[in-house]
Amino acid sequence: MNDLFTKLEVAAWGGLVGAQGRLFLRIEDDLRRKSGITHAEFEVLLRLCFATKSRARIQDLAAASLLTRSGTSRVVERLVRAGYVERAGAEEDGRGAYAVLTKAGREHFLTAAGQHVALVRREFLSKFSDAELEQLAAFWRRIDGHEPPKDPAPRKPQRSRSTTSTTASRIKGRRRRE
Amino acid sequence: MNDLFTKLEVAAWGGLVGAQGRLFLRIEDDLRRKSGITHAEFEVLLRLCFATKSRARIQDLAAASLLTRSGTSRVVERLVRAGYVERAGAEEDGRGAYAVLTKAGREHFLTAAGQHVALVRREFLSKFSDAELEQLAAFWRRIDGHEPPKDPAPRKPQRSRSTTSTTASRIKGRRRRE
DNA sequence: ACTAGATGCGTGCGCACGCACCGACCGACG
DNA sequence: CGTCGGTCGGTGCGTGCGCACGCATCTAGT
Repeated sequence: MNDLFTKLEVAAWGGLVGAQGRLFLRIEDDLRRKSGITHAEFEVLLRLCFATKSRARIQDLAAASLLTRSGTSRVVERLVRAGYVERAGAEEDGRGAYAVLTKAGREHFLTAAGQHVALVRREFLSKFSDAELEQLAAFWRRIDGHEPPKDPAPRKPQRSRSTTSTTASRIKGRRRRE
Repeated sequence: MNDLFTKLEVAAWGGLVGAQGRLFLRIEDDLRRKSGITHAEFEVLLRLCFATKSRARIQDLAAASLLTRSGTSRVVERLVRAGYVERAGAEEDGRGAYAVLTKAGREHFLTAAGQHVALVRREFLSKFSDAELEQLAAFWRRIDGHEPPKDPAPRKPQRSRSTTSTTASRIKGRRRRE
C-alpha cells in the first residue's frame, strides 16, 4: 500500500476488488436465498431461456460463462436434479449433449430473474446515469482486450487456466501428478 | 437478455461480470503460478507487511478482506505451514491471536508483489488514464454505499452472509441444520 | 476399412471457503 | 466473587469448482 501501488492505483484497483467483491456477495447471496440457485446456475438458465428451442450444448454454455466444461457439466447436473433442465444427446454428434430447459425451469428462471434484475438495478445500475453506464461498458470492453489502448490483441489461443507451474511450488505442497 | 435487461444494462452489468471475472481469473492464475499463493493469501501478507510490528489480529485481517473469520483462520494456517507467518497469542486478550509475518514471509511477499503489481498494471491500470482511474475509484465508492446517489447509507450492523432462507429451498436439497 | 489423433462429456480427487458450533475467555452486573 | 451473555479463534462438515483422466465418438490419412 505504500510504494508498491500509488494512491490512485490503490483506489482504482483495490476499489474494484473490494467494492465489486462485496457487491457480488450481496447479489449472489440474494439469488441463493430467494431462488435457491447460484449465479452459475442462473447464467445457464438464462442462456437456455433465450436459446433457440430452449437448448444448448454443454460446451457452448461453458464458453459463454466463466466455467470450465467440467464445471458446466456439474451445473447442468444440478439443474437436472432440480428438474429445471433435461439432458438430451446430440443427434448430429454422438459425443455431444444438449441441456434442454423444462417448463418448470423456465418458470423458475423467470421468477428468479425478476428478483435478480431488481436487485442488480437497486445495488448497481441505479447508481449510475445512462452516460456513466455507457462509459462503464466501454471500460469493460477495454479490459477484455477489444478497443485496445496499446497492443492490438494478439489472439487468444484457448482457454487455459493454471496449467504449467513455472515458479514457486504451491503453498500446500502437492504438485500436480508429480 | 431481451426484455429483462435493456441493452445498456446488459453492456454495463454483463460486462462487469464477464470482463472483470476473466480479468480476475488471469490475475489469480498468474499469482498462483508465479508465487504459489492465492489472492486471499496475498492480501493477508500485504496487510501484515504494512502493519505495525508486522502483525495483525485474525479478526482485523478478516474485516479487511472478503473472508469470514474462519476463512481467515485457514488462510493464516496455510501461511504458517508455508513458513510465511507465525501465530502468537494476544497478551491483552486471551482469546485473541496474532498472525506475525516472518522474514521469509516478507521476502516472499515482496517478490510476489512485484510480479503481481506488474501484471495488474499491464492488464488493468495501464488501460486507463489517470482521470479515468479517478473516475473508476469514485464509482467503486458509490457502489459501496459511500457517496450516495439516493439513500444516505443506513449503517451496516454486521457482516452477514446467507443466514436465513426465506424462499425456495436450495437446489440440492439439504436445508441448513433442518 | 483401419487406425491414429482430436474432441465432447462425465468423474475421481483435491482445494478453498462458508456456516454452525465449541471451548476459552472477557466484561458487566448482582 | 460467581454468573452470564457476548466475543475470539478453531474445527467438522458440506458445497462449488478446477484439473487430470477415462470413455465414446468423430475425422483424416492410408
